[in-house]
Amino acid sequence: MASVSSQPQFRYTQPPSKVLHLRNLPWECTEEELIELGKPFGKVVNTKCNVGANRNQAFIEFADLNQAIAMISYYASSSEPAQVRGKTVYLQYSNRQEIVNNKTAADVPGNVLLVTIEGADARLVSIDVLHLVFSAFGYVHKITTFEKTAGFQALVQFTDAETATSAKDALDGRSIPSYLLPEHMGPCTLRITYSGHSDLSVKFQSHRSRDYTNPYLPVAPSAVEGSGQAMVGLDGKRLETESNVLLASIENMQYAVTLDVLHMVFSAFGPVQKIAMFDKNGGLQALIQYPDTQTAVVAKEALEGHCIYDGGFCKLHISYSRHTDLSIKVNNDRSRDYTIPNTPVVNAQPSILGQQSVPMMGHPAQPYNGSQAGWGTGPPAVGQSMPMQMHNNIYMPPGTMPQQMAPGMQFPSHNTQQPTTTLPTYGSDRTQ
DNA sequence: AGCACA
Repeated sequence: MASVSSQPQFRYTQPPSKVLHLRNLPWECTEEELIELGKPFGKVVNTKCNVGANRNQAFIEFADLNQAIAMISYYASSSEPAQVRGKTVYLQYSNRQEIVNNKTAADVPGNVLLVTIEGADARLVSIDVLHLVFSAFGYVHKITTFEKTAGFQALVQFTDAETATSAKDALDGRSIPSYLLPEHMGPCTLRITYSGHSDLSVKFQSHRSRDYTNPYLPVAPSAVEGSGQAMVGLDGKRLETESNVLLASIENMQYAVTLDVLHMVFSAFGPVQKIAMFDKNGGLQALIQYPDTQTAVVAKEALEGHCIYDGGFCKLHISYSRHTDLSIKVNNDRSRDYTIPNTPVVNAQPSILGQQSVPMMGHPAQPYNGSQAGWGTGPPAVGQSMPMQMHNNIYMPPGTMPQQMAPGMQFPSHNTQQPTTTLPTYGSDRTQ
């Protein structure tokens, strides 16, 4: 623990680097200003501004080390210091060799904005008001709204990233003008980032979503609440639109349903590309993405209304999502992109399950004995596609494990005797 | 005026 001064925080002479560290910059210095400053000396390939506690430091990365040296040398002997907006800035070689921009989707400009509406009455903001507000900056193609733990949010789709950026720059941090809101409402502040989406999928005009490019889109029945719920018209005909992405909500969730459980359950019908779990209305929901709609249809028909665990626990309700391609930003215990191999898993497995009387924690407490089948018996035939933690992550309701199966759990190579199950057998076509 | 942080 005694690495006090082996790497001093700074020295008077830094070894050269094509990255320069700038300090004493004016407040909210822009990337453009940094590029202007460095351009006379070479090609600026990357910048990072608003660095440090005071956000008055920055980095400039040149294409070539000699260009960085040229800039340092010039100002070392210049009578005029380097300046931004008339303010002297101090330059030195950075102690790093390249700029790492940890940009997330929220930072990458795109044509769709993710808008969080803050305020006690945020959810009372109508989609029409949002449309009005954002239309000031250009043609708004589509808007979807939804509620998450982050609060009331909307996705607003413009034609291009430039238009979206102008709206974002003008509106981020601002409040919706009070004259657009009902009198009794408090202030509603907009927090805006870019979304990873480029084209929103709006299947119906409703109080939650609009497609302004298609006025003839059917209007959803007023009963529609939430996204992707199955809908039935007056004639009893299904109005839901099929999708390769399923929305599963779990009712009566007496026992934990993990990402791995869902992956196993839904993999019985075909390769699962992505899963995203989230809390909604006090319950757990998950989006499950297949490569094609047909697979999703089969999975939905098979699983709808069935329980993951016997006794009516963890009953699945499945509908088609409006999504066609989930945007998984990070692999963790609630979301995963199975199409990207070897992606590091963040915060892989929480161990809070141990708080409930879980018989299967750690290692399977009950080895497979030929007359029982269950989650705890280790990865079955599907093993190589399953996360490694599978066998010590899944658990069964106490006392019910030996009798239960989840859908997709009936692997021919694994069981000779099938216990009764709440679900039919689906795995005949799986060959993994 | 002094090295980025999810």
